[in-house]
This record gives sequence, structure tokens and C-alpha cells, in this order.
Amino acid sequence: MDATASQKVRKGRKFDQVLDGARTVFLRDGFDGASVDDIAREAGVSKATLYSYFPDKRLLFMEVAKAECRRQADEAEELINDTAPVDQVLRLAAERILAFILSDFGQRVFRICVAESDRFPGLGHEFYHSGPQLIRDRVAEYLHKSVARGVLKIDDVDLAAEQFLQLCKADLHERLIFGMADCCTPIDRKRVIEGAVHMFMRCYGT
Amino acid sequence: MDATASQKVRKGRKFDQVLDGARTVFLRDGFDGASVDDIAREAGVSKATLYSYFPDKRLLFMEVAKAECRRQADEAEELINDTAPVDQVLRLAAERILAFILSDFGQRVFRICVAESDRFPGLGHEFYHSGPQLIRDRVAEYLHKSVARGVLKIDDVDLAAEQFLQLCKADLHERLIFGMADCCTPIDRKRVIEGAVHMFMRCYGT
DNA sequence: CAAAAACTGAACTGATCGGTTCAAATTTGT
DNA sequence: ACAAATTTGAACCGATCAGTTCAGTTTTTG
Repeated sequence: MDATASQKVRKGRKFDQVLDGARTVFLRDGFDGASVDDIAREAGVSKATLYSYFPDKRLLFMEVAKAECRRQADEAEELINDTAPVDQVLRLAAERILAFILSDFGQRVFRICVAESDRFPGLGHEFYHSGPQLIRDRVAEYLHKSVARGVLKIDDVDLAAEQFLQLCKADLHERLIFGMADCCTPIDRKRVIEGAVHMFMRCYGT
Repeated sequence: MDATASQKVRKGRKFDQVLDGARTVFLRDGFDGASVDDIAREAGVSKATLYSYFPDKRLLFMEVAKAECRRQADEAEELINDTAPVDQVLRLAAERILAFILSDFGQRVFRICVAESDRFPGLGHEFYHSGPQLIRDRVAEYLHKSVARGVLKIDDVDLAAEQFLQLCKADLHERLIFGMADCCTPIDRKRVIEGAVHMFMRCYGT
């Protein structure tokens, strides 16, 4: 078993091409909206080739989704550096999280995962685990350290982490998801982020 | 123009039957998953009759969604009574909101609205307006009164309302949407609600 | 009760789409 | 350069599905 091997099918050099094309089309059109012919065209590959890599549309979709989740997880790697004052760290974290969640890409991934997570058992789980949960654990870890350093006072650290993340989104995310175009000016973000940090510090600060 | 007239098509007596059947099937299978034949069968009506009421599947879907939004709005009517102590009112509101959001029905509506709100412009808008926004406005109104009575101290009442609602959900909603089956025990709810009320009162209480 | 309106059911159309097949062309490894 | 592996493109199959049509039945209405 060599390093590049995978338990899934993988033969030749156009594998990544196919995956990229599928990513583009699925993200643009959703699962039902995407036709396999479209994907093959977008990938610059014949349909026969596509089907030589992936046994069917569902599995191709799952593979794309899994790759996206990994991407998401990787991007979350470098989110927090501990040394600065708590409120500054929180502010920065809030900005980065919001930037991802509100991005066009983040929106599309979210939308498609919500839509398909009951038809594809495991998809929602995978997404949640490598997305929201990962972030939450990082934040909780940081809060834990801060409590140990005496700069925060928190009973239920996990709950506090969830609360902070929710406060960051306020309803900016919902507004965007439901197409309220007006909502996400920098001023709006600033207002929500400052509100979140202020509320959090007021409740848990020492 | 008599009281039962509507600007939309509406001829005979089986109108509501069709709408009910469509509601059932759309909610169960989503937009793409629902076949018109299924809907007609579920409604106990011939396909010809169905198409005599609604020009096409999309419009039928929109009509169902609109009706659901109105339902949702009506249920939110009797959410808050002002006389009790603030923390009790908030606790009660939180419980009712969570109960709806976490219900199987609430979940399905949410899922389908997220999934289709870019294909159906106006659907997301309508849902948001008659759902989340309505609730938020009610809460804000109550907070405003409470500030006037001197039992709360809030600068940005709208933001505070959003914050409270977010705190109520914590990530219970996300967990459920993404199929983490374990999450919504009464204990979990209690923990989140108490956390929300506590944090809110600590920050904005007098 | 008779005319008008609404409803039925079943067959049909046209289009889309997932997936297969295969002989010919291209690329790769040696 | 030659053989093995891979890719191609296009045709094709079977199924599903939105929407139509229509002759005949039921319900409403006046």
C-alpha cells in the first residue's frame, strides 16, 4: 500500500480534473441541478472517463464534499494565536470566522450540505465534524487556557465557546442564506463582532 | 370581489386538498424529490385537476411555502406576555422558540427553504420575513418595553434581540440539521436555555 | 331536473438524465 | 518503438417526470 493509494477507485492522471470539475458544478447547481454531462464538460473529460473513476453520481458527490470538508478544516488550522489580550484574540477569531461563513464559497457549501444531509447520511456528520465542531473545539481550547491563566472566568467552557460563535454570526448568516442582499456591509459586521466580544467579555471577563 | 377570492387561480372545491397534499409531499421529499403524480395521489385528486389550479410545479411549491410561512407567523402571535419577571419571560420565550425550531416540522421547512431559496427568488425572503425576522421584532419590542420600565439596560435593542435568539439556539439547531442524532435531550435544552438567559441577564440586567 | 362547471383517469409527448458500450485515438512506461 | 493502459466521443438504453389532452363521470347550481 503506497502513500498515494486510497481505498477508493483511482486509476489515472485525470482524477483531479474530474474532482475539480465536479466541485465547480455541484457548488454552482446543487446535487440534483448538476448533470453528469455538465460535470464532464466542465472537467474537460469524457463521460466514460468520469465513470471509470467514480461508480456513480452519488459517490462522486460524496468525494467532492469530503474534499471540501478537509479544505475547510485545513483553513481553520491557523486561527488562534494565544499571546495577545483576550478581547483582541476573540475579535480576530470572529473576523476570520465571519469572513469564511459569509463568503460565497462558505454559503454554497452550507446550502448544499443542509439540502442533502438527509439524503446522504454521513455527509452532514462529516461536514459538521470538520467544520463547526472543529472550530468550536479550538475556541474551547483557547478559552480553557485563558481560564487557567485567570483572564477569564467560565464554568461551562464548551457552552461558552458555542455561545461566542453564535454571537459572532448573529443573524448575518441567516440573512445571507435567505437572500436578504442588503445585510453584510463592513459596518454590519463590525457592529455584530463588537457586540459579541463586548457581551462575552462582560459576562466572562475578570 | 368577495371574501374568498384571491388574485391567484382558484376555481373549485378541491383547492385545499391539493395544497395539503402538496404540503405533505414537498415537506417529505423536497422540491426535486416530489413528483407531481405523487402529490396528486396524496391529495386524492387527478393530475388534471391539480394542473387546473396551479399552472406548474414551481408555483404550487411557492404557494405551499407561502402558506407555511403564514402558519409559522400565526403560531408566533402569542409568544410573549409582558407581566412576569424578565428572566422568566425570556426563559419561556426561549423554550417555545426552541420547541418550534427543533421540531421535525420546523426542521423540514428550514431545510427546504435553505435548499431552494436561490432557485426561487422571494422564497427565502418570504420565509425570513415571516419567520426569524418576525420573532426578532417581537423580542425587540419586548426588550424595548423592559428598558423603558428600567428592568434592562440596552444600547442597541435590535442587536440584543438577535443575540438572545442566537444564544437560545447555541448549536443545537446545527447539530440537528446535520444529523447528529444525539443532541437534543431535555437536559441539553435546559443547559442552553439557562446559559442564554444567564448570559443575557448578566450583560443587560440592572 | 337539466345545463353548466368541475373532476377523473389514463394514455401520450417530449425532454432530461444517469449510466453503458465500443471501436478508434492518444498517452505512458519500458 | 512497441505494447499496455488510458481516454475519447458519440451513440444508445431505460427510466423518470412535467405537463397535455380528452372523452366520459360526478357535482353543483339555478
